[in-house]
Amino acid sequence: MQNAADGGHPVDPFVRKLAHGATLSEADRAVLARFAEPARRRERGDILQEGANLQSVVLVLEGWVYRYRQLENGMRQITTLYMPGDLCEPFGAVSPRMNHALAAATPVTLALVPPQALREATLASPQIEKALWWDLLLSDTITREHAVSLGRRSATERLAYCFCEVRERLEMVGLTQGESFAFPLTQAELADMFGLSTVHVNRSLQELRRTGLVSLQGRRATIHDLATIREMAMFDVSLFHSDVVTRSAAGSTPPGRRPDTREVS
Amino acid sequence: MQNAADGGHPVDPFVRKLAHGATLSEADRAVLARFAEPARRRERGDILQEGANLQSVVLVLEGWVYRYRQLENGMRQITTLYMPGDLCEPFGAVSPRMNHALAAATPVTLALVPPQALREATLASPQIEKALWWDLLLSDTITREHAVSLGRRSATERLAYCFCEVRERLEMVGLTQGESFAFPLTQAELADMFGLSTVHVNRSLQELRRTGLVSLQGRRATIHDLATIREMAMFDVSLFHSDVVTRSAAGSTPPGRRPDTREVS
DNA sequence: CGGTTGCTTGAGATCCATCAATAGGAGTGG
DNA sequence: CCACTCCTATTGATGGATCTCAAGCAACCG
Repeated sequence: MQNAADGGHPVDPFVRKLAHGATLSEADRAVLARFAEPARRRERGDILQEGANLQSVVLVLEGWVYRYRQLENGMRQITTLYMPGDLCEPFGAVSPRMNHALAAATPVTLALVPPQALREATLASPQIEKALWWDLLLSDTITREHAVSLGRRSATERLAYCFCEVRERLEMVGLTQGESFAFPLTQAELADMFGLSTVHVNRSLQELRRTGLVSLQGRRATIHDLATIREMAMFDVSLFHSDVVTRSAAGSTPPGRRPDTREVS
Repeated sequence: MQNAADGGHPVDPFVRKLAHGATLSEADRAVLARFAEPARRRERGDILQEGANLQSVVLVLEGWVYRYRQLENGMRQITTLYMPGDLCEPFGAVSPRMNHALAAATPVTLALVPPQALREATLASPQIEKALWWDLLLSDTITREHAVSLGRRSATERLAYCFCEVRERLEMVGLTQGESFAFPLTQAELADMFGLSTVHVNRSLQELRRTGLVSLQGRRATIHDLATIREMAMFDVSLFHSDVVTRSAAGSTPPGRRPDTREVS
C-alpha cells in the first residue's frame, strides 16, 4: 500500500487542496489521504460515457480530466476542467446515470470515493466538513466564472482567463514550477471549452504569444507578466481564496469583517 | 403565523420541489416547510451587492431572482436564475463574502435559512438528505447546461432552450397554467443571461414568434409546440428528472438499471 | 512508409455587436 | 389632465468578431 506522504512522492493533492479550506489536524489529513488511495489508471480518452452507471465520486490524483456534453448536432461543450485534487462531483451525492461524459485529457490516476464515506468523514470532523463544503463552493465559483467567460469575454480574454485560472488552481496543489506549469490541453479541446472554433483558438493564442504575456510550448505554459494578463483577463484572484461558513451560529463577527457591508435584513 | 399548506394558499414551493428528489414523509415536509416561513419581501432590483456579508442561504418563495457578476469593463453576466422553491446557494454552506451579486427580477418573497439548520435536518431524515442533495445536483446540471447554451447554441436556440428550461422548472413547482407560464425577464436581462446584445435578443425573439413556437405578451410566455421547440433547442428533458445516490452501499441494483452500462472499474 | 493527430494559414461568409433613432407605457409632479 | 421622464421594446444601417471551408505541414506511430 502506497502512502501518499512518504519520501519523494508528492503530497496527496486532495489533502493539499482541502487544507486551503479549513485548518486540518493530522488525523483529518490521514482520513482524507485514505480516500485518495485506491487508484485507477486511464489513458487519454473517454472515462465515462453519457448514461454510464456510477456509484462513486471520481477524485483526480494525477493528470487532467474534463466533463463534456455532446449535442445532437455534433457540437461539443466542455463544461468543467478537473485537475489533481479535484472531485468530479459534489462530495455528498452522485447521479447514478451520468448526464455528462467524463474524459481524460492526459493519462490519469483516479480514486473512486463512495459519497457516503465522505459524508461520514464530515460527521467525524467539523474541519473536514468545512473543507469539503469550501471545495464545493470553490468549484461552483469556478463554474460560474466559466459562464462569465463564455458570455462576456472575447476569445483572447477567455484564453487569458484560462491561463490565470489554471495557474491559480495548480499553485494551490503545488504543481507550478516558478512561472510555468503543465498545460496539456489541445487547441481543439480549448475550442470546445470556450465555444470557439479551433482556427480561432489558434489565432487568439498567437495573439497572446505575440504580446509576450504567455508562451506555450510542449504542453507547458509560462506566464511572463502575471499582473498584466490578469488585468486583461479581468481575473479576480479573491474568488479563489474566499472563506466559507458552515455553522452560522458558530462564530462571533470575524476580525476582518467590515461593519458597513450590506446584508439581507 | 402562516401555514403554507392552508386553504387557498399555494403549497410551499420548496417542499413541492424537493418532493421530486425523494419520498418525503409528512414529518419531513413539516420540517422543510418550517424553513420556508420567515419571509422577507424585496422590490425589483439588487438584493445583495457583490462583497455583501451573508450568513444564511437565501430561499426563493415567490418571484424570480438571479445571480450576476459585473465585470470591470461594464459588461454583466447573469449566471443563474432562481425561481420559487430554489435555494440560491448549496444547502450546506455559504460564502460569507458574496462573490456574485443577487438581484430580484420581480418583487420577491424570500426566506433566510441557516446552513447549519439544513444540515441538521439532513441528519434527522435520510429522505431530506437525499432530497437536498438531489436539489444540489439538479442546480449543477442546470448551470452546466447554461454553459452549453453559451458555448454551443445559437442566439435563437439559447432563447428556445430557456423557454423549455423555465417551463420545466415551473411545472415542477406547479406554477404553469396549461401551456403558459410567467416569464417576467426583460430583454436586457435575457441579453445579460445569454451573452448577447439586447438588439439581437429582440430579433431572435421575433424569429421564435414568427415560427409560431412561442408567444410572449405581458410578462407571460406560451409554448405552442413543445415537441418542436424542444427539438430545435436540443433540450433533454431527462436531465431534469434524474435520480440521485447518497448512500452507495444502500441499494441493490435498482430495477431500471441496464446491465450493459459502462462503469469505471 | 502511409495514416493519424495536432497546428497553422488564407479567403470568404455569417452571426452578432454597436450606434442611432423612434415609439409606447408607466409613473410623477404640476 | 397634461408635460415630463424613464424604461422597455423595436427598427435600420454598418462594422467587427468569429466561423467555415480548404489546404499544407510537422510530429508521431505502427
